[in-house]
Amino acid sequence: MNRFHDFDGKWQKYWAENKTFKAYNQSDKPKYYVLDMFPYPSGAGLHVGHPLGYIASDIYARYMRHKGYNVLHPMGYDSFGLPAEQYAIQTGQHPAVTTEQNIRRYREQMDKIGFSFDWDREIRTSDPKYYKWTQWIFLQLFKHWYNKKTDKAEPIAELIKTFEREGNVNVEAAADEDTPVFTAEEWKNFDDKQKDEILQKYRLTYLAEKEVNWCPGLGTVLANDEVVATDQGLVSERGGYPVYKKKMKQWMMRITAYAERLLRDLDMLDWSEALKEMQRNWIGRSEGALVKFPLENGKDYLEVFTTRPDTLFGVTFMVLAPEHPLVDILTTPEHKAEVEQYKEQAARKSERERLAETKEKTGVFTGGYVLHPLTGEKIPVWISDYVLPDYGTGAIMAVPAGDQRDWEFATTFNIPIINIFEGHDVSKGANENKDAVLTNSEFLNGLRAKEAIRRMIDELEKRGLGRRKVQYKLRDAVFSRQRYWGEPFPIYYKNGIPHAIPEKHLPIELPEVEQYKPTPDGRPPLGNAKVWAWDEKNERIVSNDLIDRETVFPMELNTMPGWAGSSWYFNRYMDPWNDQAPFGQDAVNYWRKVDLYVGGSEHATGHLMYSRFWQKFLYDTGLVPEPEYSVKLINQGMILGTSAFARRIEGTNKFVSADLAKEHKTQKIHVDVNMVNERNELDTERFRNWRDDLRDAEFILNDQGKFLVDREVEKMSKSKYNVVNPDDIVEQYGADTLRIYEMFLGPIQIAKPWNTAGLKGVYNFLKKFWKLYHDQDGNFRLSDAEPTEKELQILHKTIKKVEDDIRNFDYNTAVSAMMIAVNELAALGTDKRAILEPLIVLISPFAPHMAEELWQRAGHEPSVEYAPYPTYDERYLKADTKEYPVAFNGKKRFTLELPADATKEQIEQAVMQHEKTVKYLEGKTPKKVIVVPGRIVNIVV
RNA sequence: GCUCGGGUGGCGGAAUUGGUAGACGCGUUGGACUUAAAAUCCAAUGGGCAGUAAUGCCCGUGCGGGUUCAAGUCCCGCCCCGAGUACCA
Repeated sequence: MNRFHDFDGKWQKYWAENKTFKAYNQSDKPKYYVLDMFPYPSGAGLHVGHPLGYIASDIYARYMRHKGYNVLHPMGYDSFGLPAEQYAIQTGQHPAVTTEQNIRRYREQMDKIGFSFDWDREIRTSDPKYYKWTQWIFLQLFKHWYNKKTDKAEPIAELIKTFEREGNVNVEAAADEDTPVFTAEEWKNFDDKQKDEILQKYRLTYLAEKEVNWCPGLGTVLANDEVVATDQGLVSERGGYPVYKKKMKQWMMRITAYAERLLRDLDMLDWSEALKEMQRNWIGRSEGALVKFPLENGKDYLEVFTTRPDTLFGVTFMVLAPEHPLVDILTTPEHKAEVEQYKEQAARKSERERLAETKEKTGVFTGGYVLHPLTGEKIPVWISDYVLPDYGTGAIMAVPAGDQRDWEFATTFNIPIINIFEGHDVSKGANENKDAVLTNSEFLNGLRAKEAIRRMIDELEKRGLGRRKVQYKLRDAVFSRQRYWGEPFPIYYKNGIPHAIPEKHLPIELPEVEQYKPTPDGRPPLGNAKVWAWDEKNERIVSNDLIDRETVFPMELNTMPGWAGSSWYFNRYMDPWNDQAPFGQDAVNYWRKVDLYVGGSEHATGHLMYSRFWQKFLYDTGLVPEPEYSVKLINQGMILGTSAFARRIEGTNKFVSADLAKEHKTQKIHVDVNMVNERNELDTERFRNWRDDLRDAEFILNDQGKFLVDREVEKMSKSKYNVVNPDDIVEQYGADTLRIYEMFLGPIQIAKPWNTAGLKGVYNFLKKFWKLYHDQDGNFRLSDAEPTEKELQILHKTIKKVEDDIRNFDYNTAVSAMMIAVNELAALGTDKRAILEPLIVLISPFAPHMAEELWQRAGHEPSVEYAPYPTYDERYLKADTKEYPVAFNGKKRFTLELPADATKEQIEQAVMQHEKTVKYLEGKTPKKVIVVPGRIVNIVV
C-alpha cells in the first residue's frame, strides 16, 4: 500500500521538468512578488529554522497562484561571506569552491521540501555576472551627491557645472561638515587634486579616515552591528574574536543623507510596529539647536548641540569629548599633564572596555573657559568620556539642574548648580520634566519648555549665536572590508585620489591570490594578487610590477561588505539575465516591488536599513519606480534549539547528574542533543566516545541509575550542538509533514524552541486526509453522489476559515481548521467528489506533494497548482442557527438567533437567567440577540 | 534606564477584536483490537464541591482596583518574562 509521502520525489521531479513555477515577465494575470531573504550558504547546511520562513512564503505563493496571479517567487544565495574565507585561510581551498559545494547542499535540501521557486531566476551575489551590477551601482553612488534643496541624489557632473558657475555658496548638500566655502573663481584655480578632495566631501560614497572596529582575529573591520559587547570587552559577533578601535581609511556610504526619508517613509510600510520602532530608534532623530560659545581669545568658538536650549541660563560648565579638536587649544599649561593622561586613558578604555559598568562620571578640568553667549560669563570647560565624539558636535553645554548626567558630574566635581526651575530642589537631582516652569532665566521666566525652546532659538538666530538643527544618531556606514571574498571596488588610485574605472570594463573580477590572508605588511589580501593594477591608457588590469605612477595605478585593495550584494538583489530577480543593465525597465515597471517579504527581524538595522537606502538612491536616479521595495514584511521568529548540558565537577573529569549538581561546584558542558533522550537522560557511552578528552570521564548517576542533563533554550548553532536538520524528518515523515508541522508550531512571527512532540499529530492528520480518498485496500475512490447539507457546511466553513487565515498568515489555525474538517468528514464517511476535490486545492499550498497526487488520481492533469481556489457560499455558514422572535413582558422586543434544535424552554431559560442583561435589553430594544442554551452570546443593537 | 512585545491547563497554543475561555495538537488516563508490543481506533482530560447517575453549583486567563448587562480582551496602578537599545546632550 502506498504511503502518502512516497510520491514526494515524483512530484518534485515533475515540477522541475515542467517548470511549473516559472514566472513570466509578461502576463494577462495580475502580478504578485513573494520574496524570502536569501541565505548565506554555510557549511552546516540548512537547519529546521531556515525553512520556517521559506515554508510560510511558499504557502502564500502557492495560494496566490490558485487565486490566478502571475507569481514571482525566486531564490538565490548571498554567497560572499566570512566563513568560506576563514575556511580558505585554513585550508587554501578557494572560497568559490566551498561556496559552490555549500550551495549544492542547500539546493538539495530545499528541493526535498518542495518549494515552488522559479529556479531559472536563481542569483548568487558572488557571481561576476551579478556583482558586475553591484559594482555598477557603487559607481553610481560615487558619481552622485545629495541635493537637500531637491531632496534627492543628483549627478556630480551637474554639481561641477554649478561650482564653475557660482562656487558652492548656494549649494545645500548632505556633505562633510568641514567642506570649505568657495567661489567659482576659487574653484577654477584649484588644482585637480584639490578638486577631487572637495568632490569627495559630496559623493554618496567616499573615503574617510575613520575610527573603526578592527578585528585582527578575522583580519577585517566590522560594522557596529557585527560587534557585541561582553564582559571581556568588544568581540566579533562571528567567532567571538577581540575587537579594537583603530583609525583606518575606509569607504563610507552617506546613508545619513537619506535619514529623514528613511524615517518618514516608514509610515508607508506595513511592517510590525516593533520593527519600525527599531529603525526609528536607530535613525534617532532629535530636534534642537546648535549654540556657539565664544572662546576668550575672541576668534574661535565652541559649538554644541542641545535639545534643551531653553535651559541655556542654567549652564555652569561645558564638557568636551576627549577627542575634541578644541581640547588642545583650551587646555592651559598647568592642566596639560592631567588632560593628556585622561585622553590616553579614555583612548585605552574605548579600546578595551567601553561598556565599563561603572556609571560613575570621570573627567578633568582643562583650565580653559568659554563665554556664555547671552550673559558673557566665564564657563569652565571640562573633558569627559560621557560625551561621545561622534554625536552632535562632540561637546555639550552642561545644565546640572536640568540633566541628570550633568547633575551627577557637577556633584562629583563640586561644580556649582544654578537652579532654573520653579519649586525645584537642586540638591536632590536634575529636573528633566518638560512641564517645569523656568525661573532665573531672564526673558524665559515663567515659560515651559515647549514655548521657551522656540523663543530661545529665535533669539539665538537673531543674534547669530545659534540655529535650529535636526540631529540623527544614524551614522554613515563603513563600506570597506579587508577581505578577499567580496566584491572588488571598481576603483584605482591616482596621486592618492580614488578614480572610477569606466563602467564598460565591469565586472572587475576577483584576482587569483596564493594566500587569502593579509599581506605580510598588513595590506588586505588583494595585495597578494600579482595582477592588480590599472593601466589607465590601455584601460585594462595589468601586473602590479608595472605601476609607474604615470599610466599604471594601484587598484583598491579592499572589497565590499556582505550587505552590498543584498542591498538590491530583490530588483535583480525581476530580470536576472540582463547583461546590459542591473535590470530592464520593462521588467522593473512590471514587477515594481516585492508584495510580500519574509525574513528575520535580526536584519532590522542592517540589511533592511541599507537596502531601503539603496532603493531610494535607485529611485532618485530613475532606475526603479518605487521608493520602497517591500511594503509588506513578515518577520518569522527564529526556531531555537534546546541545548543540553552535562555538569562537570570543576577541575576534574567527573560528571554529575543534573539533579545532584547542587552538591558540587560544577561547570556546564554542551552535549550533542542527539545523545540525549526525551527524558533528558544522557547516553554516557556515546558521550565518552564523542571526544578524546572525554574517554576517561566518570559519571555520578542519580538514584534511578540515570545521568540527567540540563536543558536550555538557545539559538541553534553548530557550536552549541543543538542543531536539528530537516532531512531526517523529511526522510521519515515526508516533506508535507515537515511543512505543516513547522507551521503548526505556533505563529510564524514568534521565536520558539524546536521540539518534535507534535510531529505525530500532523503526520496522523495527513494520513487521515489521504485515507479519505482511499478505501481499505488503498484504492482511490470518489463518488459523484450529491453531497448532504451537513457535508456542504463542513466544506464551506473550512474554505472560509482557511482562506482568512492564510491572508492573515495564521497558518497554525488554518491547519487546525483542516484537521477539524478531516475528522468530521471521516466520521461521516464522506466520499463525495463535490466535497473532496475542493479540499485538495485547500490543502495544496500546505501539502503540495499529496495534493498533486490526489489531484491526478481524481482524474485531472497536473498541476493542481493552477486549479482555481474554491469559493465559499455564505448560505452554508449560518445553517446551524435559526432566528426566533422573543416576547418579553408580553411585548415583542427582539429576535434570538439560536441553534436550529433549541427548545422553547431553553430559550426562555437562557434569557431569564441573566436578569441584568434582560433589564438592559428592556431599555434598548436590540435588533437581535444570539443565544445558546444557557448563555447569551451576542447582542446586536 | 528608555522603547517595543508578551504573561491563558501538564506542554505548544486558540478565542470572529467586548459576547459559551481553553479550539486544534501533544501528553496523560481508561477502553477496543492483539499471544504480546508497536501501530491504529474510541472515550475522558482546567480546578473544586455535591450526587449511584443524568446532572448541578462555585472558582478560574500574572497581581490589585475600575468601567460595562457582559472583560482574557477596555481603563488605572503594580509584578514578572522576552526583544531592541544603551551616558545620543
